[in-house]
Amino acid sequence: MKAIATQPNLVDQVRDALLAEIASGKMSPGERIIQEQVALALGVSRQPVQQALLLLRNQGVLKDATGRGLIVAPLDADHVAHIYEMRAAIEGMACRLASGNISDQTLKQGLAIIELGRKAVASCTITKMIAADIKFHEFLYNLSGNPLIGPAMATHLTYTQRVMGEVLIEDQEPRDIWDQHAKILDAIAKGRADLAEKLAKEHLINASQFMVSRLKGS
Amino acid sequence: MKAIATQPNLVDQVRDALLAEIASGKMSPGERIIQEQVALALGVSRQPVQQALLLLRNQGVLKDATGRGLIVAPLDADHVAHIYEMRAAIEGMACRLASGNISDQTLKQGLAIIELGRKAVASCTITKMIAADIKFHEFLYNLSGNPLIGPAMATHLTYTQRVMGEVLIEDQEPRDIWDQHAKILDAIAKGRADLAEKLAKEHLINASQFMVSRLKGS
DNA sequence: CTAATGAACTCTGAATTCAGAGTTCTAGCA
DNA sequence: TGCTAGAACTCTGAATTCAGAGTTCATTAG
Repeated sequence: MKAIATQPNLVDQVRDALLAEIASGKMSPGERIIQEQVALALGVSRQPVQQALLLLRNQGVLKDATGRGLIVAPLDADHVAHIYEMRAAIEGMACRLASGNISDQTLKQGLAIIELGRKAVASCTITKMIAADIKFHEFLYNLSGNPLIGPAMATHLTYTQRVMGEVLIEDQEPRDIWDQHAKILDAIAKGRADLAEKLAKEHLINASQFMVSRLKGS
Repeated sequence: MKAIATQPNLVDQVRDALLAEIASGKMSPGERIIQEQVALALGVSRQPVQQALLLLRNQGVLKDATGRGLIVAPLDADHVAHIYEMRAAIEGMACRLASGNISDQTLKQGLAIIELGRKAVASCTITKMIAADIKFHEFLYNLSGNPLIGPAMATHLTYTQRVMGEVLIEDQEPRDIWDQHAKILDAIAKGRADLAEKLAKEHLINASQFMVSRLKGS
């Protein structure tokens, strides 16, 4: 037996709440984080808050500010470039691994995500666009069959999410990345490993250049 | 001003102490971890111990054991294969990036590490062999110029360290991996990016097959 | 009016305490 | 002898408390 909605512990809840605040831009880079305020706001004691902050600091979402605790880590163009560099390597590998062993079932899932993304673009809802994008890339991680990829990339996806929020919000005509996504999925479905890897890498290098130029421009 | 030996906080000290115990094999996979025992042994309260355990659990070094807290994560052949898969992708990229922009100074450092490794092999000191190997790969990460690689791989290197300890200890004639390392460094120094990437990937695929076969054999 | 000193306050890291969930052991019954 | 109910114990997650480091503000001397 067992089961029955074993609720996640407070630490996780606090971490998720903070991540949501930060990723959605309600807390801006450089803003100070005070344990007691967070604890008060969420109705818990400082203990789980402290642990959640420790995790977020280790993930690079928060940063030590000597003498004044923690602050929200600033968005740094170089950092973003490095993230995309890693993602290009990892996701290239993921697509290569995924090629060939994809079932009709999962292919449908992928197509559904692409559909979702296109709708989000059509409706100009930034939050949904970001969510769909993240979803597609996590989908690729799963396809690869290597369970380490997801966790390793989680941090970077969170950061990417923040950057996308910051960048897209001042963007009138969002680029349509979903054609690229569709092509990648197609290559995977057809078992063309080399092509899938190449497309994925190109896609991410593209995205990197876009994000970095916007970030430096502002 | 500032400085004057600002000692690391207890959480980090506890984490390092536990990692050392686990990596050196003093704590074997499956062994239970009890907060109070650790706290007592290290002479601190349970609070920093709990936080350190949280970090190690998130890194996959420890594992939840429902109803009985945490245990040391078992060494799993599939897991090892996945780690090397990721390392091949990441280190391949690192070597590609490193190619060309390496100073005489750093080249010397690299050669020194190789020298160190060869001495360790000659003296059959497993601990030193592992340490030198890890050192060489971290050296490659630094060379790449992407500061995210080190942290992202840290977990996996720790795990690799454990596996190497387990595998090499029952090994009479250790393979000499340092020729491979030397060739990789040479390719980097000569700016032959493609070659460096290829060699690095081959090196890791090799290592993976070796480790996995040994692990499954035992 | 400016700079320096010191007191009060704020915030964090760590210890201690508390409550609840789960496990194990024992005693009683079939 | 084997199984079950229940009590005692163990361990964890969370709250509360304590001590110390750092910052800010006010007062005083130059």
